[in-house]
Amino acid sequence: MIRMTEPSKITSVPDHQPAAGGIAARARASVGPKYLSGLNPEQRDAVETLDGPVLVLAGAGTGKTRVLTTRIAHILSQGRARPAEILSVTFTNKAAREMKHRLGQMLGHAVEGMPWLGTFHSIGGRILRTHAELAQLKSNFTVLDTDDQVRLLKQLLQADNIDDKRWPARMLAGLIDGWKNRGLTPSQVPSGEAAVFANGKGGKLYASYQERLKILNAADFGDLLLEDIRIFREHPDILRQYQQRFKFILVDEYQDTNVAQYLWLRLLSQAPTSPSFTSPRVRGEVASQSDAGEADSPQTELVETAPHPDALSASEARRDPASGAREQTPHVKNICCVGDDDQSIYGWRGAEVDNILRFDHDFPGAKVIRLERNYRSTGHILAAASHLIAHNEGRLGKTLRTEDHDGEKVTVTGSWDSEEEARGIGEEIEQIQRQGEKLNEIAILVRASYQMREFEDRFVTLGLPYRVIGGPRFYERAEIRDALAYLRVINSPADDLAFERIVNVPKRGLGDATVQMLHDHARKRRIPLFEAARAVVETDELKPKARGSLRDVVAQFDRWRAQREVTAHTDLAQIVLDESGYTEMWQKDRSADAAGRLENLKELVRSMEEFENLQGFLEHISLVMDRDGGAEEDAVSLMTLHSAKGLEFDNVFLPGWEEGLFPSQRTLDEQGRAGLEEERRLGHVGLTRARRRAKIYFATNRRIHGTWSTTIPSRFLDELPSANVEITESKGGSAWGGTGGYGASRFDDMEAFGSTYSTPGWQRAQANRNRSGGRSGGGQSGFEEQASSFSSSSGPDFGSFSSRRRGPMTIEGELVAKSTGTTSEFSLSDRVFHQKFGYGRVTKIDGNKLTIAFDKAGEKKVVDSFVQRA
DNA sequence: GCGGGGCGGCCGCGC
DNA sequence: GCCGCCCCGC
Repeated sequence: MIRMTEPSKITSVPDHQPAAGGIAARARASVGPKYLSGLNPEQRDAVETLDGPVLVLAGAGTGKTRVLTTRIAHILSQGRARPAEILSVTFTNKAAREMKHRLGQMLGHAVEGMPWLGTFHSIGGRILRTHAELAQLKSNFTVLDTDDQVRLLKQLLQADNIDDKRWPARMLAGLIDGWKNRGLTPSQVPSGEAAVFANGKGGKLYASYQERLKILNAADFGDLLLEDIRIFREHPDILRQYQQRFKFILVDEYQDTNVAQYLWLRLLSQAPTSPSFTSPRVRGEVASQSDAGEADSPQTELVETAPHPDALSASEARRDPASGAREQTPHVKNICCVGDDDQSIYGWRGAEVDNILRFDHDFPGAKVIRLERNYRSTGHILAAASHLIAHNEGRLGKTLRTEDHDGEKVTVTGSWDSEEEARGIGEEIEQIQRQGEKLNEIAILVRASYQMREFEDRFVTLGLPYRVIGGPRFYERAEIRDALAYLRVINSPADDLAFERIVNVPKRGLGDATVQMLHDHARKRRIPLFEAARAVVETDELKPKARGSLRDVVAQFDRWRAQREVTAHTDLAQIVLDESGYTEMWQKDRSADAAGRLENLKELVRSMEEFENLQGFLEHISLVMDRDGGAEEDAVSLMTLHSAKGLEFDNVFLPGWEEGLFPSQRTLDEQGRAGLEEERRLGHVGLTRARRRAKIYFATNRRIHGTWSTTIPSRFLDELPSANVEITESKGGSAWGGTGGYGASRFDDMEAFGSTYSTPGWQRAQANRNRSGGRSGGGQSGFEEQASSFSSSSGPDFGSFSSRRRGPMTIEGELVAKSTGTTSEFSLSDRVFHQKFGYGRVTKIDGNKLTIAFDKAGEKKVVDSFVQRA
């Protein structure tokens, strides 16, 4: 546990550029510069404590980003460092952009001068490019994403005759990622762990994967940090150079750091004047002899072969190399980490909550500052969130408080099934909208992405604008990856993965057989696939058709490479996309998303303008391209709890609080108590996104992977403080038909719901309850019947639709009113196109409401403004 | 070599 | 329920 420690004394001001003495002096006074004036005492402390390690425990909504940016502004205005001497790392591009933006506002000008503000990976990659040759790479190396990684591993598995059904490449990719997250190179992976894959071949495969990466002149995301760490350890002179450069280090979301990131930070945060720290984490004594400046490789051998007979747990992997340094005097320089252990939700991808829990052990003399004053949520919401998270044991403990009024209580609403849940939420949203609130201030946060479908369907029917946050990121889309692959082959002929990806896209009659042949050829001669292709077209090994096709491809690339010298890179990209037939391929495609893909390609070409040349663009694309920002129009946001971190909304809807879904059964199975605590933190994150209204839902029946099952309310519901929570009835007509299984819950109390209901669904629920288990069987069919009556296309059913519910009359009335006033411009059996569902035919018209039989998506009700004539 | 249909598997998703 | 993969027929 971290205890509060005395602030470290301000030692010596680093001897660089002369500060404006006046400003510095003024800062000492209690008034201070203007940018400090709006801060509360704790925030101000976090900003002004510049020397020594500082951990800022910043609860949700306590002004974390503000502290970080103000701290940078403070460092700059105090003349303690120049912009290029501040290392400031975040996890996401979004967070980095946000900081740049706010800093720009604060300083009143753009922040070109903050070259080391970025994500761990972009900065790690930048360092690696500078010293690429020390990692057997060229500085123009390609950054592979997960997809490339898996394809490469698949090839390795095939080469080794390993059945990739039994031992999927994806699994191996996960293992390797995990090892890299823990800072382990192939030789450092504990043999017990390496053996779990493919009967002991895991470690060897990791090693040969690394070799292949070097040949392809490529690095994966993990390498961007791991290779840095290796270079730092093997070349103390290089490390020292960075230590001297970075006078201040700032880290955002410290609770999400993994072991590799921790090691990377530790190395950089050692004071440069203390050579014994240059390689402290190289296991102990061996390293300390190395600092005389004589390098390096001999002792790294020793270092890397540290024998660990058994599985090294993640925390051991971290603690062990760290321990040497911990014993020593803290010549750690000015590092400030900001985080919230209660918002650590990325354990599954290698984050070590332990990093933040042990901060003061890792950085002796650390000052810990807690930000507990919340500026976001009302009293009831904050109380509910705090109460929930208090059930976790492994936490540093913070008490969030607000001076805001209590506001509305958090509501908990049970529904009969997930469709009713979606209907109810839809209605509440329309009600909120009628009160004049913006849809932009409404979010639905789900645990699993499959929950989104029902909301989307519902919103489409209602004509309620929504946007899905998350989903595949921009550069992960197939069309973007294809386009990039073309550019990668132009830029780096050795990039076999890229070549293989597009050699037959669009279709050119170069299938598996041809590619296999090229592979054989390339391996024999130890040349890249592209060069193999060039050689093969000169022989008659291929059938004439394939041979001609391949010759064309090679010639095209030669031409493009020549053009590269004389053509702007954006023009070149356009030329490549057009001449390769790639654009045409999508133009001919009639599927619903083809238009969007063409739009994405345009956007890709546009985005290239920001970069000087093709090389610069490719270096950054996989590290800095975000999903497209999306339109600014007013719309409800739909996203997972994970992607909601860092966002806030006036109104937050939290559906699906059921055992198995939330907390997720799989997390509980795989990670036990730690998993449960992480799920609970996820709940805490969800609740604290809300400013004024937080509404929780659970359904008794839910369709998961296509089959209905009965569920019980989440244990988290019982952990909410009753004083701050109101149990309400579902607007959609509600029933709770489960018969326990999760012990005594106040949500087992039937009186809380349903007593006023007489809907068929409710009656069925009653019947169901009296049956043992209440699981599927008769209940299921009854409930399908109910469900189908809602989505049925027969008859003008909006009237009956609403009459069976309590609240919705007005809503339907409004829709009907709207529809009688306007005659639809569509006619029966018109061919139409819908952004989401693709092409279809109108089968029924009811005012502005159309029923459309979609070619792929089946029959749907849609408001006519959402479709266009095909 | 290509495209269609059948079958198994499926949380979260940063860089 | 949907997607991705594999096998098969053309």
